[in-house]
Amino acid sequence: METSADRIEWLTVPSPLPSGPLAVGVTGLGVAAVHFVAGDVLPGAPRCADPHRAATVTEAFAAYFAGRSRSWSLPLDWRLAGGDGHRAVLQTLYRTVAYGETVTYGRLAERSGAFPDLAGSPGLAARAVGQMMGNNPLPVVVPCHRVVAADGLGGFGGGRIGLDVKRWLLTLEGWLAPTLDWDGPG
DNA sequence: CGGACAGTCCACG
DNA sequence: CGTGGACTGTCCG
Repeated sequence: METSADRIEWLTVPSPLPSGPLAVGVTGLGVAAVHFVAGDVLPGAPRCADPHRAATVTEAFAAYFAGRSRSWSLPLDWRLAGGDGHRAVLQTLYRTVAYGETVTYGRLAERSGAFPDLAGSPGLAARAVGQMMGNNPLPVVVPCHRVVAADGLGGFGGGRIGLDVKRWLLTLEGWLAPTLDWDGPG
């Protein structure tokens, strides 16, 4: 019996991130959601009962976190990605910003074409892009951590721990130099 | 409907 | 150079 397309089932995925294990939500179409704090998912939420699907997802994340994989082969379910503009920005990010590269909020806004009326003022659309990144239902897979401010790292959801996660991911990908407490792959 | 935001640029000192 | 202000779209109460 296949999982119905609309139903989300959750599994917990081990991660070396400072935030701990991830919760990943899957539907019949693919991966639909990622939560940094596994405990944020409702205790009563349905668990993924398909061992093959769970193993596929778990292995994809394990390979990425170990530095063995630099791209994702998982099918994605974009339906939680808000409206058209929101989805356009996220898909542009997913498609055009490769492992170990970064883009600024303003440049991503421009490249996505989601703000045609603001072509002349890159600073304005950048804030909207930041808002969209904060509402990214698929963090890590859709690499919102590769979006940085024009003059520095920029922010991240989840407060202090969130910024630590962003730094961890950018260190994994070689964009930041490892710090003394770095515990990821060499 | 009102407020809060994961930014950017420009005009000042 | 450091600071301060105006401004976006989107979500949530």
